[in-house]
Amino acid sequence: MDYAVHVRMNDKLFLRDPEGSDLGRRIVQQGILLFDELGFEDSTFRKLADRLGTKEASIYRYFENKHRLLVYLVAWYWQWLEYQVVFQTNNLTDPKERLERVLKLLLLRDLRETATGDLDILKLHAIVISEASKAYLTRHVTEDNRQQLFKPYKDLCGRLAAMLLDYRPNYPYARSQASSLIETAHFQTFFMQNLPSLTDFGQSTEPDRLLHFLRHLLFSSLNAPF
Amino acid sequence: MDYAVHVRMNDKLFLRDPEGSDLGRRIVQQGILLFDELGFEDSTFRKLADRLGTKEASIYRYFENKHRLLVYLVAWYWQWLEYQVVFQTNNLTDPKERLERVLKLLLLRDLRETATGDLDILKLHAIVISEASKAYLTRHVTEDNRQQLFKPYKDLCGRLAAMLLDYRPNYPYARSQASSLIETAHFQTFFMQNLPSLTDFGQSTEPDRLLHFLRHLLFSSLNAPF
DNA sequence: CCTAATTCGATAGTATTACTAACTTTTTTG
DNA sequence: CAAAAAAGTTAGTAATACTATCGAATTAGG
Repeated sequence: MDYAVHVRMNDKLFLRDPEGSDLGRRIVQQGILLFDELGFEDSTFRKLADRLGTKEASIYRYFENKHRLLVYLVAWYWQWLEYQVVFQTNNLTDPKERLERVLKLLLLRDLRETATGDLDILKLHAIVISEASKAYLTRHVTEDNRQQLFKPYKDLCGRLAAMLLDYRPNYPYARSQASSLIETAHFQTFFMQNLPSLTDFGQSTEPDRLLHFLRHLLFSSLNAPF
Repeated sequence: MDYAVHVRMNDKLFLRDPEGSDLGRRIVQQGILLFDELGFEDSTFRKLADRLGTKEASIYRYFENKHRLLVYLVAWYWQWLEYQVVFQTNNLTDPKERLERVLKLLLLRDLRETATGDLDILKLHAIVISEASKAYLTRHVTEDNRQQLFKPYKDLCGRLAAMLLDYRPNYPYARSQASSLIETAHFQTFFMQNLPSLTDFGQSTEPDRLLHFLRHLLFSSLNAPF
């Protein structure tokens, strides 16, 4: 059985649906490779076009600008991740066990074979770690938010918050805890790889110290009196 | 008594010391206003030069580029904040009380009159919240780090980590807790203001819910068994 | 006090980037 | 198969990021 989970995207995220043509799909797929190689700031539509054997203007038919392409990729990732969360916790009844699985998913630990079409999910995860916050840290957040560009992220946080409340009813910081947990998972990974003195996890030591930290952070707050 | 705390900066942070000339000081001071008004991406040295009645090239004499100016401003902020932390916790003997004061400082709550020269510290704080992570989320982090550009941030985290260990000896996540706390304080503030559904703090409600959250997050982890 | 050296800032450029208008080719469909 | 619609290309422009070089001002030494 070889099916790819089709992620249906909000049509405000693009000018022309990249899923609808060969060039469009290659823009997304090669866009991931380019952002991963050069980083967001050094990537340009010119370089992406060269890679695709086409012209900048063709890419502008699909995405208003480079920032919108980033927003699209990040939104795709959140939708994919939410699907994984739903799918992989579906059969679990114990709220604690479900949260444990979510923590591992946030760090992309022991991934099952998941069909993602031709998108490289590991590289996309790397992009999310170092670039995702640039999607909302702009002067036009409010306008972008009005256009629902961040809905996938908010949906994921909402679902996670619901799981926290399931484990601990009346916990008063479910939403903030959910968004903090996701952000903390990402920038601690970044720090670990790039500014290790900001963490307690040298690259050399046991690989899952970060997972232990997140678990401790989450459950000590959930279990504490408030 | 009217003294400004002179923040002595690492000389890798600039090409020519902006503290050493009138134009230099105005670049920093107006740079803060510009970044605050337009945000980092829409700011340019051209616009800053216009504001100063000078030319782009003059600014390039002080800072290699716009990113370096951001790094400078952010570094200045961390050094200022570390000084505040030291100064305001100096007379406190109770480790818990000291941490409480640090939490308030992170959110810039009930600031005493602090001389900061002609720099607008509230606007600089706003810049730190929405732009500081762009200082290190680049392809050249490693090279920048080698040049000690992030030393002020690392020093602050280090000092905070030491305070955590003072409260709870052998706590195994002091550094990660410190960096997470700072980052969480900032992006929860950003979310609260721009994407409130990612938090539990609507703008309307009691203003210090965020402080309560950070306190809960911090102390429940510090007090939990590990 | 005067000249030489050094510092400081301005002028005038260039290459790249981000974006657009208008056109041509391809595909779809009635 | 012709008309319409969609897809992609050509050829630009304005703004941005940056640099080489020149001139003015300040400082330092004699």
